[in-house]
Amino acid sequence: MNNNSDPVFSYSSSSPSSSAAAVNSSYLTLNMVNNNPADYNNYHEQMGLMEKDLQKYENSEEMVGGHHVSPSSSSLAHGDGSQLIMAAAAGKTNIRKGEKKIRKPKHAFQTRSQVDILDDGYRWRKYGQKAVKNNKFPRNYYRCTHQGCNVKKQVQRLSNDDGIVVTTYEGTHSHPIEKSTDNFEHILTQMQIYSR
DNA sequence: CGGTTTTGACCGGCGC
DNA sequence: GCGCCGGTCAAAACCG
Repeated sequence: MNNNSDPVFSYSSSSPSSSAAAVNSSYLTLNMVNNNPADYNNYHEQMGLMEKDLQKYENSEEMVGGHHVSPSSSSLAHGDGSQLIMAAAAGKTNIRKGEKKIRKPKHAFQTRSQVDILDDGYRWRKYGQKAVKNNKFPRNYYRCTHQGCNVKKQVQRLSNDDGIVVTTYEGTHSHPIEKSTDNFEHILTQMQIYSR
């Protein structure tokens, strides 16, 4: 089977100018609705965190599992999208980025779904899978296949409640969605079905 | 055949 | 300095 994509993200604080962006927003809203809006209120925005802090934060899955609250934790750290970084060179060359403290914005939210094959219209390529501590389910790492698009995402589900899928997005898509809204609606239906 | 998944190795950061 | 840990690479397998 193919797990190509997942729920969409789009945390664009800027107003959507393209229709694609609009779709994104809608989708996000969808997710919110699908989850508990109340939960979404817990959405945190942390500014000025260091990378490691981000990791810690992101790592606090137990927090999510423990308190059934704080579903989506977001670490917004003065994003500048300066993650040009690697990608450029396919080789394992040691590229000095110069910046040591790069903070990348991460946006996490959880979705109640039995399938992690939710399609958000973007093309993803899986590049890794790691076992998560205190969790029987592995964490999957995906990257947007669009050239020049460095958006990454992780998907993992809670060992407690395997009905919950936590997705963490990192980066911004600088290109429109490839697939038609047709598909989008299809997914919409899917999510609605599963959320019942 | 080309793109994607799989999967173990590898790497850098951090704590001890 | 060493080992753990989260994240990534990359080669081979896999699939439509």
